[in-house]
Amino acid sequence: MVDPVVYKLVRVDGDGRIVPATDDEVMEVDEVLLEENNSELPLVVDVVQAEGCIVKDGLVSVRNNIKGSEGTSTNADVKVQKLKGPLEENVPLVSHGVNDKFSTQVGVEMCLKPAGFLKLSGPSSLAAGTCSSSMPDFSKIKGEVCLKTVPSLRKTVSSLPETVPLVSHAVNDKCSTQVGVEMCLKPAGFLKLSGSSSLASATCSSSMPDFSKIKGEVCLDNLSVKELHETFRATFGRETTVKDKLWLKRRIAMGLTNSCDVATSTFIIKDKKLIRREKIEGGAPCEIKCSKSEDQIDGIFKGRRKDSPIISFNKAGDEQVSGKRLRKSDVEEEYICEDPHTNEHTKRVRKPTKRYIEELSEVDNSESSGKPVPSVKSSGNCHSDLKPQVRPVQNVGLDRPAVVTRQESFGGSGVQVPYVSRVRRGRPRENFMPLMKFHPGSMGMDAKPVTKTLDVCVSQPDSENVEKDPKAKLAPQQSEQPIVAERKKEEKQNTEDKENHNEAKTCNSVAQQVETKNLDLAEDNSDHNVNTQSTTKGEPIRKHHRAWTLSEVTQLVEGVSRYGAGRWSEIKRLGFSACSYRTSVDLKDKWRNLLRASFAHSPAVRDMTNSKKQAAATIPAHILLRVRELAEKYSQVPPPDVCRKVGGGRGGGGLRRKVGGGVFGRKIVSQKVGVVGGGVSASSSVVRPIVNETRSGFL
DNA sequence: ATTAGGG
DNA sequence: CCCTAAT
Repeated sequence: MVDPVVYKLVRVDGDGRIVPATDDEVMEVDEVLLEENNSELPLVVDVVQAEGCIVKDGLVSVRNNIKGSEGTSTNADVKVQKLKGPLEENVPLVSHGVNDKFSTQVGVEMCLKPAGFLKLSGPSSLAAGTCSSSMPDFSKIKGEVCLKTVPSLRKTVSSLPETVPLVSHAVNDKCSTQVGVEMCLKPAGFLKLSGSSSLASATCSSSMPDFSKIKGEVCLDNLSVKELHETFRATFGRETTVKDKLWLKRRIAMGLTNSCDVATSTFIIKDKKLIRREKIEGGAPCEIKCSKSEDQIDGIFKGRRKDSPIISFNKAGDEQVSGKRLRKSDVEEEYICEDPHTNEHTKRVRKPTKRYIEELSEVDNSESSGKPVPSVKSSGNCHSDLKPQVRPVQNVGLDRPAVVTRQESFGGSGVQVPYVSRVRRGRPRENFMPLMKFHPGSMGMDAKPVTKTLDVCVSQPDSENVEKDPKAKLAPQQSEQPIVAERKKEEKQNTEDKENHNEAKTCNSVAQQVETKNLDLAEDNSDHNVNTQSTTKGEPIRKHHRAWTLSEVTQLVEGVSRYGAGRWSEIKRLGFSACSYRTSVDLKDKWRNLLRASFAHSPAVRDMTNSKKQAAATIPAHILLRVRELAEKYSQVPPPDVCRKVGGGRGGGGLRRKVGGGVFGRKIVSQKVGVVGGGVSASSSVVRPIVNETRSGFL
């Protein structure tokens, strides 16, 4: 096996010096890599000296004087797509990847986005000519205009920090004339160093963890930075240049314990064991067996080598001691596993949610207390299942709570997920009060649908557009029928409910609980823009739901086409300012659903779902088509579960449907707002999919 | 505060 | 639609 090469990012400064990349620059490259799925780091050098940006006949071109690493100049003329009429139809002026065209790997990353706008202010002729509409209109830019010569622009640009010439994000919002092109030249350039490059900054991590270097008893606290470096190397098999002692200590400690819970301790290493001593309590040191044995470490390293031979960014800031990053101490940062097979490179790797942790904790607690510790093999495999591997760290005796973690594999990195005390956070569940009210004594697990009374009392007027009775007068201000509600999601965890109840039993007095609940409810009453609709037939009631109208959908699609998928706040601000009930998150969610719908429209999927033309059908085909186009444009992929989710609520749409349990597209309130008393449920427990009553509107 | 994703 | 992690 060949030793992996660790690439470090450096930047070629104007004068040819090689400077270590800053954190931000690293991040940028990171992004670029992700976007382009490009394993090669192009050499991009400073392009600070843009000679000018020329707007001519709708063409924007940028001429840059690029200084190559050899000091020679290369002229790069980058031509960007022509801006065409209605923005919704044009292709975004996003042009990454100009780089590749340069054999010398010298290039400019250029990014013109229709989304943002260059702020033009002042009495410049350019500005004056472009103020009128909210849409870019290059026809008003007559002839050839060199932005460079526009005084106000110069002024604007010169006010920008540092050298970044035309990055206009910061400028946008204050702009009274939102017309223009957002232009973004990223001056940061990077060198890819490979092999035995003579450049000193390229380092090879050939060393392996070697605990033999940790002799005798070592107290991390007493070590100098240099010694800490040694220890670090012995622990991780690689160098670090971080000089922050605390960071080093924590890292080392984490490396040795494979645990993140090292914050408050003092460490002593003795015979490959880490002895942890709490500073404050000062009791006998509690010994933690070095839970991460050498071969385990080795395994991890091997795993990384195998899976991610390409790049290892030391995100944690080995180069910079930038506080922010240093504080990041999670182990996963140490071992970044990039799975080349995954298309998910655009997705964030998420840590498990608290809830997830809690739930697993529950499971683990109940079914395993002391199973043999599984190996950490998973660390090398990104696809290993997420099944938690219990791995108690023996830390007994003394009153100190044991630090118990379990090995998790997230995004391929072996992560220690600490068990958490399962105490409910946040406000109690909404259905708690009614439960307590009706059955203060025994809180049944089985929730029955609560009467409408609750919902009724909960509903309240909101400042803006709240419809009390959507059925009767649906969205007066919209004058449109809502699209089939695509909500299909289950109401929140029953488990949590149970949990709650259990807690309630063991916690405060019932009375107290009730009181609390009441308060909570009161709060709910006042601040929720709840769209409480009670159906005449006692049909499930959905709070916080407001069906999307076609015009809203159209608006959303429009917004996406204009500003791009992802600029939800932008879209919200500019397109949904009147709809206070649509948050940017809602837009995002809706878009996701539209994506599903549109993709489910594709022959393949539709065939697969063999289902009629439900749900998606409610949205006009041309809109779905548009959605698809946009999705493509923004290189969005269909959500993972296209076929499952699309099938609206109507009688047995998609593949979903686990009939037995009554799990239909959407969950019924009965499972959320519980009522007690077994009898009542007879009729109300009849689970049936909620069909959005009012969908006759179009199509 | 925004965004992405899972539920 | 809600929740929460990540940024």
